[in-house]
Amino acid sequence: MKVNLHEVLRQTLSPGINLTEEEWAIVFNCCKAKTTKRNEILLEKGKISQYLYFVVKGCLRIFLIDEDGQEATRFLIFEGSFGTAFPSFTLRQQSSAAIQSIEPSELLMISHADYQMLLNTMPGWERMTRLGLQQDYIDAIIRIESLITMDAKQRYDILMKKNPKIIQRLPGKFVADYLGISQETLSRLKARRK
Amino acid sequence: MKVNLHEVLRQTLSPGINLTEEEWAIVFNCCKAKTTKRNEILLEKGKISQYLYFVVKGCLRIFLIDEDGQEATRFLIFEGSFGTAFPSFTLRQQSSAAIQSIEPSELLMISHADYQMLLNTMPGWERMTRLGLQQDYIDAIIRIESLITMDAKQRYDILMKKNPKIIQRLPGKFVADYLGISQETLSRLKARRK
DNA sequence: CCTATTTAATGACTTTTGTCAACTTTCGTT
DNA sequence: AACGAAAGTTGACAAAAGTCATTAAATAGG
Repeated sequence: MKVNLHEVLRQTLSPGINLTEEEWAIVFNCCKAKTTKRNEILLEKGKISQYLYFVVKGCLRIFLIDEDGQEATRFLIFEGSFGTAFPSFTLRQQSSAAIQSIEPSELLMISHADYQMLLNTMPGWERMTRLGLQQDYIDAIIRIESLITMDAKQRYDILMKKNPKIIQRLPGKFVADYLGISQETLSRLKARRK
Repeated sequence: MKVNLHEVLRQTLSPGINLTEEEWAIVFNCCKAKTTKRNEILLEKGKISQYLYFVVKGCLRIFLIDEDGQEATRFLIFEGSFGTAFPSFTLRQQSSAAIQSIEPSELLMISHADYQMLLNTMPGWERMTRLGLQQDYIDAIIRIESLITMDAKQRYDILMKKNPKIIQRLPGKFVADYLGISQETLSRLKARRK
């Protein structure tokens, strides 16, 4: 059972990483399994993010809440991806974002201490981390570009093309605040496009 | 003379990196110096970015141009920072962005081949790269958040607080399209705030 | 299978931002 | 220092998106 979770992780990582069996065993040993309910909060705003999560099944949402309760989705993490409140996890600072599992999910979690240990003892892990960061950074750049150059409709169309599962699978309010628009605007966008 | 450029680089990198003198020599050997004029184009849209630049003096701008000539600034790179058209440089793809030096600048440039060579032969370089990416990614996350949660005025105020040199030093049109707003809106923002 | 809760859609109106155009100021360059 | 180009400002108007309120539809979870 737990082995299955590990295999999912291994299959996800293996393209970019070359570890010995012993090393894989150490990595697996750093992973705690966790099952969450719909809308369960994994990290509250203001706390320091202690875990890097790997989503085996389900979906995580990293989001911000302002004083008047307005939410904005920083990231959505689906099956086969890692995610956490990255600035908090990395810099050991209070998190401006919260984490919730918006679907019942199966997760693996790696503590910050173990993450650092792996970085310091396993060159293959550092390489994998670098490659992962590289891709995450590129994705962030693309998102920035879409925000500074496109209007809401264009951003919606791109998302539909590049990542339709976000739109198909999640309630519109998450899609809306991921795109940086209001729920009503999203609803009107959908109506407009035919 | 060239030694000075190298020392700037070394002082920038040394906090996060631990290299032997021999290794520093190899790194320096990978750096070509380049002097640019105001508004000189270093990379045209559609080409593959072959160099990672380190700004010793001056300022680079990584920017997008759409069909009707509208520009949007993806990044501004000042003294002491690295920059390039990152997705293109990393993935070896045609760049959607161009690079220009908006001030006369002194640069060091590292070719993609050398960059890869350093990654593959020098663990300290890979570590530095990871740490740099970590910070760049965090900065990107913060920028995404400002774009999805704030209006133009708030973004301007934050920029003024966090990075006033961008506003003080650069023509407003660059500031405007870095913030994702029009030049006129920026001008009105400035007038409004007193 | 039901129902409380969540989510989506829509109208009316406001606010923000963009666009176009004219004009002024600043600044590079010689 | 002076000229020409680039940048900045401002007004009038248009377009995009947000807000508030209400109603309808969908869905989670017993």
